[in-house]
Order: sequence, then structure tokens, then C-alpha cells
Amino acid sequence: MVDEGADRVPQDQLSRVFAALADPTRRDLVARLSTGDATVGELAAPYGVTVQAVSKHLKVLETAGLVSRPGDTPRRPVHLEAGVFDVMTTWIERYRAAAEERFGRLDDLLDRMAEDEQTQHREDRAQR
Amino acid sequence: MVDEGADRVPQDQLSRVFAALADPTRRDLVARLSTGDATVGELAAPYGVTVQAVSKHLKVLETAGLVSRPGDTPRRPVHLEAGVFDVMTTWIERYRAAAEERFGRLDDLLDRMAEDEQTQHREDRAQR
DNA sequence: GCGCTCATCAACCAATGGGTTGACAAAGCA
DNA sequence: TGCTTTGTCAACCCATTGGTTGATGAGCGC
Repeated sequence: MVDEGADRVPQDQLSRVFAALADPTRRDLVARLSTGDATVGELAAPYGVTVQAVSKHLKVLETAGLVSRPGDTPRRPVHLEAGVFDVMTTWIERYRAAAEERFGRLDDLLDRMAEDEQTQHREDRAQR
Repeated sequence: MVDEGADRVPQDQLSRVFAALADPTRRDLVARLSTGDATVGELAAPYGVTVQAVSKHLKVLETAGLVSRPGDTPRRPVHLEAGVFDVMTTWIERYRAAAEERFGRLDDLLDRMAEDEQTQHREDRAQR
């Protein structure tokens, strides 16, 4: 309803991307992948969790489209797909813009109200 | 580790904001609030869920800082705090930028490799 | 003051999510 | 070939979450 026309981005993917980045470990994985591709083992090393857990995290990131892993051999590199960020920023900007525009209108309204109040007084003493 | 210095934005809030927006109902609430404040009842009306459920969603949005509700009387308006969007876009842009810069460097690297191949011949006189 | 409506709180339920351990498939190396 | 390393799959555990129903407070209209 409010979203009519916003379906250029499927709601599901939006949910998956936001959900994927809701986890601090996964955000950190993304952060590290932003500096270069890495293998699962390399990614798992710095954490206090098992490789299996990291593997799960990567699958979440993959189904969200944030990460790709060409091939299916061991030691294949994990690659960050930064393009998906656009899906989020597009959504965010849409509503931020709407909210700010509304603020703009509100500010205008307040300005006009304040102005009217002042005009009240000016009314009495002056018409220059 | 990769995040050193990125703590201007507390990880917790980042998690809460992303998690809040991972739910389609909550995204829709934000969308509708971007067009103007509303009461809980008004927000709940269009959905097939109970008012209690919407109340819970609003609490999630509130603890994420996405929404505020001044006062504590019934029928108080729910207000969108669009400023929190910056928390997300800041995070996103940081790593998008890093990834894109890396792509840039990769291109550079490939360029340099191609160049080196050509430079092989010049090697003879380039004493270093 | 008496109800009515609006919203929250509380308890509960089913489903999801992040984590573990254990078993297993697939390269790489002796 | 056989062993080791790397990663995934499967089952299970516990905490969290989105939803419900039921009861309880807080203002507003009569």
C-alpha cells in the first residue's frame, strides 16, 4: 500500500539483507571481505567459533546476495558482492527523503506560524 | 579488528537497527510513518494482526532509535526518527567504499602486471 | 462518576537462529 | 595409494522472536 511501486526490490531480499547484517559476526565478515577475498578457513581463524558456524554465516550472506563463492572446490575464495548494498540504500533513501521532506514542510509551517505571530504585532505599529 | 576505529557507531545499535528493519511489517510501519505521525491504533488498522503485536513492533523500532513516542498518554503519536538511518548508511558506505577502492586497486594491479610484462624488456637498463 | 476505547503488560506457544558436536566428501601431498 | 586438510551436512540445544489471548491501567464522552 504505502509501498506501491517500491517492488523493484523484492521484499524478501530486503529482509534477508537486513537480517544478514543484523548479526555482528556477519558484519565483521563483510568488513573483512571488503579488504579482499578470503577462504572460509581464513575467515574463521580470528573468531572463537567453529568453522561450521562461520560456514553457516557465509551461507546466510550468500542467500542474501552479499557474498558469492564461484566453484565448489575446497579453498575457493569468498567474494563480497558490494552491489547489494544498493538495495538497502535505495530503500533507506526513499523513506529518509520522505521524512525529511515532511520535516521541511513542518518547518515551513512553524516558520509561517512564527511569522504570523510577529506580523500580528507589526500590524499595529507599522505599515512600511 | 577490522573495525578498529569504527566504534563511533556502537555495534549494538547497528544490530538493533538492522534487525528492526529485517521484518517486513516493521519496514512497512516505517514507510507509513515517513508520511506523517500516527497513533498505534491507526498503524495497526491495515494489518491482519492484533494491536498488541503492532505495539511490540513499535517497541522494537523504539529501542532501535527509529521511532519516538513523546509522553505516555494513550493516543500519543508515533514519530519516525529518520536520523538513525545515518547509522546504517555510514556503515554501508564505509565498506562499499573499501570494496570499490579495492576493485580500483585490482584494476591497477592488473594494469601494472600487464605493464610489467612489457617492462621486462626495459629491465636491462633499469638498474634497481 | 461511569463506561468506553486505546494501549501496554504478562504469560504462553510455535518457529527461527546461532551455536555446538560428529560424520562425511573432496582436493592436495607423502 | 593413503593421509591430511578443508569445508559442508545433519542433528541437536538453548535463547530469541513474532504472534496469540487475557487482564489491567489511563483519558475522554456522557
